[in-house]
Amino acid sequence: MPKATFLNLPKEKRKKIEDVSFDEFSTYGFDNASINRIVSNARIAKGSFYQYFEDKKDLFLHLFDVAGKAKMSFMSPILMNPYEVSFIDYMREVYRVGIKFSKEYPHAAKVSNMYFRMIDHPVMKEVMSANLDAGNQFFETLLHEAIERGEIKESIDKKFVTHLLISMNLSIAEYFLRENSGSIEYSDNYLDLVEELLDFISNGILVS
Amino acid sequence: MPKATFLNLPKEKRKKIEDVSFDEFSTYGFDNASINRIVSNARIAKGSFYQYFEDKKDLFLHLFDVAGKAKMSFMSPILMNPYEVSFIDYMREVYRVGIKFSKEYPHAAKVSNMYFRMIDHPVMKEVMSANLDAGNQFFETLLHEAIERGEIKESIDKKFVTHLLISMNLSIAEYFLRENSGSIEYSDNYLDLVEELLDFISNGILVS
DNA sequence: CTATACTATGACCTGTTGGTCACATGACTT
DNA sequence: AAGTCATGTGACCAACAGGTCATAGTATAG
Repeated sequence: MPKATFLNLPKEKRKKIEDVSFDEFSTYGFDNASINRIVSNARIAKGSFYQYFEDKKDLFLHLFDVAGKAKMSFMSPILMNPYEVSFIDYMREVYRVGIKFSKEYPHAAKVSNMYFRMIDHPVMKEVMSANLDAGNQFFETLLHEAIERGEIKESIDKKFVTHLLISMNLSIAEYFLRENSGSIEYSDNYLDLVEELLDFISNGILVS
Repeated sequence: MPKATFLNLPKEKRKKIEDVSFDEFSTYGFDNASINRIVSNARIAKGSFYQYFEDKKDLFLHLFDVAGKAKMSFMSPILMNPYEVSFIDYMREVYRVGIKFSKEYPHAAKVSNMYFRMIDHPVMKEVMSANLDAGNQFFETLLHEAIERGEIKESIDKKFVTHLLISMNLSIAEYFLRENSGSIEYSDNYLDLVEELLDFISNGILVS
């Protein structure tokens, strides 16, 4: 958690520090992100930084939190009532929101997607237990419900399929970010990508 | 490429350096791997190291190469004749070999899987163009052939599905490594995991 | 016994890192 | 005007990084 000093800052200044930091972490990753570069880009003194945050980890966890909340605020109402639509319709919304978020806040998205890349990293361990396991649990419950409703085969290994779905969720976001960096025209094709993925998940790729 | 000095070394010494380095890179990743730690663990002088390799990147690329070749040597003959079996049978072999390799050489496997994690890293850029694109091309061609044989829907986006398949290949290896670290008993269930994944790829998860 | 070529060594270099600290500044109280 | 308190500052620190280099050791050849 950032120190009180940071929270008392005028929100402009706060935002600048966050923006610069998102930029830094999404470009260099956690280990190579440099506090020196951050304070220099944010035009604050090094000492000030350490009056705002305990340390590098503290800043990162804060950004992670901010990104998560921003992503949540993106979620359309449908996401709040997961059991009123079919599993696939629900997943469509999840993927769409994920990609839309990546499109509008690429740096924050990258930071928020970092947890999968840093799954073994000591810094991630603590955020993991709270965060990913929550995500895991959520998807696993979704699957469970969908199976009970008879939408999904009961033969699947829920834990493994959950892993696959989450992994694909990040995979599609990365694919989109890579294929799409710079171009604005193409960027509406992301809906097609989502449909492609949903069909993959629904029916596989073999001819029926 | 390592320098001639390294290649002239007695293979025991060479192997020790490689083993220690695999360990280091798979534990700390490229950026945080420490040459100082490597030379200390391998019990050689720092100066010696730089008589063997140009620099850190040179070592990493060498390990990458060694791991790749080890993996190749794992491939059963069927992999050499991709067009004699169905797409799914072929993929079964690919996934099995991938997991078996992860099981027997976890450090090398982790290094060899690192290319996906480091896809944006400057060091990976050069190995990428040669290596991943080759992998991509290979899978894409496989898909293409399978479509022509009528095994796979022609409606799919080959490029995207290729990305998904590769991503799943790494995902399953990681899942296996994580779930399985330590336990020996469970470790033969990996064949079930592969079947699970193949069914996912073939038919999806919806009830038919 | 000397010359040559290869290999081994670790002190040393420069650069950068995350983090600290004694002190400066400025606003608000009394 | 004096005192108080939160905020701001950058020189400074130890630790460590990757990489260099002058020198020493060793083996084979003449």
